[in-house]
Amino acid sequence: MTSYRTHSCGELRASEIGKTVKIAGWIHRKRDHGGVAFIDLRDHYGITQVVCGPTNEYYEPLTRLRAESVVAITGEVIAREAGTFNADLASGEIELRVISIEVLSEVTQDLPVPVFGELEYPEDIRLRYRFLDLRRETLHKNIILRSNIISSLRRRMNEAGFFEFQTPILTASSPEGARDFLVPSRLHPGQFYALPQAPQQFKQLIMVAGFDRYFQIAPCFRDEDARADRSPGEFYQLDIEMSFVSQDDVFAAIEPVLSGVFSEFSNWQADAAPFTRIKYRDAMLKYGSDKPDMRNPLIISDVTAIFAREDVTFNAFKGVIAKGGVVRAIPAPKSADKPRSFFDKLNDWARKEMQAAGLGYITFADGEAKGPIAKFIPDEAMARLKSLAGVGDGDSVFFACDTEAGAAKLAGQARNKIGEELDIVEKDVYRFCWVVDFPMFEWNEDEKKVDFSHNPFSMPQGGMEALLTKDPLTIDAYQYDIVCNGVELSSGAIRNHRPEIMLKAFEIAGYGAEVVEEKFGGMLNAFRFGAPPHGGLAPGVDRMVMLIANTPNIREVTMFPMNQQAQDLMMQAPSSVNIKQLRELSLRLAVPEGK
RNA sequence: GCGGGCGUAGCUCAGUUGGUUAGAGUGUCGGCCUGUCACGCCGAAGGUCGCGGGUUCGAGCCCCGUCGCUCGCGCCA
Repeated sequence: MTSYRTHSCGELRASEIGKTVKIAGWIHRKRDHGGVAFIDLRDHYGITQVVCGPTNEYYEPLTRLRAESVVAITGEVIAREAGTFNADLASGEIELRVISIEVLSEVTQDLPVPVFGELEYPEDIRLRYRFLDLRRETLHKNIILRSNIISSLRRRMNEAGFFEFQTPILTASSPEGARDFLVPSRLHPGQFYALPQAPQQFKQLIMVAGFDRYFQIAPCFRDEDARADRSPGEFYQLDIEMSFVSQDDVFAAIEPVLSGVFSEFSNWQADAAPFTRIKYRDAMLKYGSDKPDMRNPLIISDVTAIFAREDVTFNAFKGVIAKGGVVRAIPAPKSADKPRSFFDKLNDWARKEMQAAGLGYITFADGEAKGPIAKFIPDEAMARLKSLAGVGDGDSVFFACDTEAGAAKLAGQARNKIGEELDIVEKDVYRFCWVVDFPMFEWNEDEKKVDFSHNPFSMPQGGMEALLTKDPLTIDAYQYDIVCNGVELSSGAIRNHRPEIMLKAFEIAGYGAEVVEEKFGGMLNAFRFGAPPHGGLAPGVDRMVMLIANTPNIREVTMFPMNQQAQDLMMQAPSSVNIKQLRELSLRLAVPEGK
């Protein structure tokens, strides 16, 4: 109870009938019948109907107020007449008869975004007037959901023995990874801080410092272009690191947290621990992606050997195979009776959106193989193909033929597309999987050199011996991703805590010891004074909330998002600064003409 | 940086093959209305058809350019 209210707008029930109470909130909707007026008063907690008769001295001022004006209303809780209950409102059995009103904030202009009704609105207007948009039910609920999810994550991590620590926001630029946001230093002219892309080195140093188990709802900053599921600039990770652990220990620690939080906040069924594990190379072959959607039952297979046979004469594929390409088969169960347009549509999609040569196919019906390329494959080879691809009578099969990477990508996207078209993707479930054994290095075709394929701080499997004796491109890392419904939630790794192994790994990627010492000297040095083996991961909080709220757009789960051009339309960021501010920072602008 | 989609009243949208004065719903304003809960009824105001250029007797519609928003590609260890 405060001087503004005795109850919230979601609180009053039949048990309060007869009492005089005071509520405060926004005018959600007015229904003025001339003789009697109804006002729906809304606050965070709910809506209560206020009723005012024509003889009441507040009738005129109350009905004159526009929607979204803020008022406090003192009144008597009265029972609604039988038959006038509103089952959609928690307070629908009662209403408040006005005794007096107090206008706290009056709206005098047209509303740029109406709160009532949740009409679709242009996003730039919603962003400019985000405070109004946030009053609307769906967005309001999403933000509360996000808050509750974060509370639950904190509770679960605390209960599992993790400590939450803050790490610096102003830190040093790091050479690898995404583009940094830079902050000019006043005290050190010409030098810059960078906002952290992730607290990667700090969390490893926390392990070196002996705190054993760390987590943080960590803000991360990367100056890269936006996507529907990626805010420009900033996002949050559930950042986790643990000491004296192997990969399995990390999985065992995080699985119940993810499974638990998804189960807690969604009616969908979430996989329980332990989650499926898939080797990176198998994921690329069987699902055509390093973030496979396990709700989709389709499995891709390699059928290069079939099309390479001498008795198979489909030369379009043979030519690609001769140049080192592969053929991948995507089954389409029970689709043989689909109209020609089903197959044409997928082929058009492959050509247009995937910029592929096409998506060949064969259908199997009544013991016969049909389709544009069926006639190039004799019976015995066809039987072998059907068994490899896992298709039979009544099914069809699509083919992606390209370089290994190109075919995997096309087949993976086709798998998604075909799964959707045939409506065989599981609904209302969260399917988690770990993708493990990522390669430590990869071949950089542009620069003709070996590169780190992911995180250079990951421990190579086999340790120093592997680095010394194996072809670098065959070495796997203790590097893993957690994927949910085809969405990559997080990367993680068992870290390389041995300076000599790290220097060797960097040497293979073409970086001399002096470069490593210069760029990562702080951490490298720390590892020379006793570092525990450690590892962790960092699932994206925004992505988790999106999955649980079941929205494809990250701005629907972000309180104050920027638009795709990385502008905050409400706060007008970014903005120009004055010359004095620039001078203090020893900066002079060199904006290209026309910008 | 590149490609797709969209842009008509404050908002959501319709607008036929290029043809008279660009429409509807909603919101706003005015009037009526004592049981609504998307209240109802009557009336009014509200338009640089994103912007610029072109084709044409005539352009919301066709063409070129440009801007804005959005989705994707590149990018995101």
